[in-house]
Amino acid sequence: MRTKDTETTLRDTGIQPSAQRVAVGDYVLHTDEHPSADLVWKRVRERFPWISRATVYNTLNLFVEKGLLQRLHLAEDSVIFDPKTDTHHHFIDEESGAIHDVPWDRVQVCNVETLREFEVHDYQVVMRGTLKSGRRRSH
Amino acid sequence: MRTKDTETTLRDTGIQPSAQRVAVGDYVLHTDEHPSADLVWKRVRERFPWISRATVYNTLNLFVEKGLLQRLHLAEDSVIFDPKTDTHHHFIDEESGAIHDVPWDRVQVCNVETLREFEVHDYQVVMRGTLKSGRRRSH
DNA sequence: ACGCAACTTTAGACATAGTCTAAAACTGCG
DNA sequence: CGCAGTTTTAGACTATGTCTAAAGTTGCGT
Repeated sequence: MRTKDTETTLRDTGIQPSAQRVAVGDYVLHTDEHPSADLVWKRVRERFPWISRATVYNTLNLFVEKGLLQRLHLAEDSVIFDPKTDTHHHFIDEESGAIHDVPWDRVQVCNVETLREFEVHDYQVVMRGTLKSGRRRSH
Repeated sequence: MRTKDTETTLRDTGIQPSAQRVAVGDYVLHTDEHPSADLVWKRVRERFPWISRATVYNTLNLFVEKGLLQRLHLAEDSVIFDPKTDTHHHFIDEESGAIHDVPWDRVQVCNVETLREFEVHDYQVVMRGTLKSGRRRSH
């Protein structure tokens, strides 16, 4: 049961579960659609119509603070959220604006540790481009 | 003369120069402080106090469209602009939010070309962390 | 130099994303 | 039950950015 998982995750992270927080977590901790805050609000309202905007924002901020989510600043229009499971890179489709995950070991970054003046805590490669059309099958 | 340069740059890029556009260009095409749109407005008003907010936004958008600037979505609070000279990476100081340029050849990214499903037009490494304090000189 | 068309600038209205506030509603627990 | 602390809520507020319609410039043919 996804709801059970979420409730446990919240408790393990030191977040007191509430119906609203579990509803937000059920969606945002298991999605790969890289939602903005308002998309999270919309999705959660589908199953929990009376939840308020402020609660969704508060909850997302709490999840980020507790390390359950990453806040990403990649998109043209707004900040988006990404469940912080394993680290990965991002590819942004310049035509649609859609964001795709790129598995961590598909590209390698070298010499980050040689930067003398910076202590790097984390990093990612951000790529932009288009989806290859040559890979469509049939005709 | 910087003003002359900017005017020539605009003309060469197919942008009709105007006093306002040159004033914006004089600042934003030669800065490394990674300004937000409103910081550009503030800076330009120091020398050109009657320029309007809409003009600054219009001009920045025009410069991005024509390839003179990059729009970056790295910062916590807003979109920032970066003169598109040579490509480089970015390091974000988690304490101050300041953005530092990292020269292109200080780190290397491998296997970008092996991504079958994406046609990558450009990419950069985005790093987060803190400034190493051991390297401060004097105080 | 004149005058028109096209372009640029402007102030302010509008839109959107996000935060804050103060009151109401819940929760855990003695 | 009842209190203290936490959470939720609506709506006001702020900041960032776009749009609009009018006014101002510019380029250019005559």
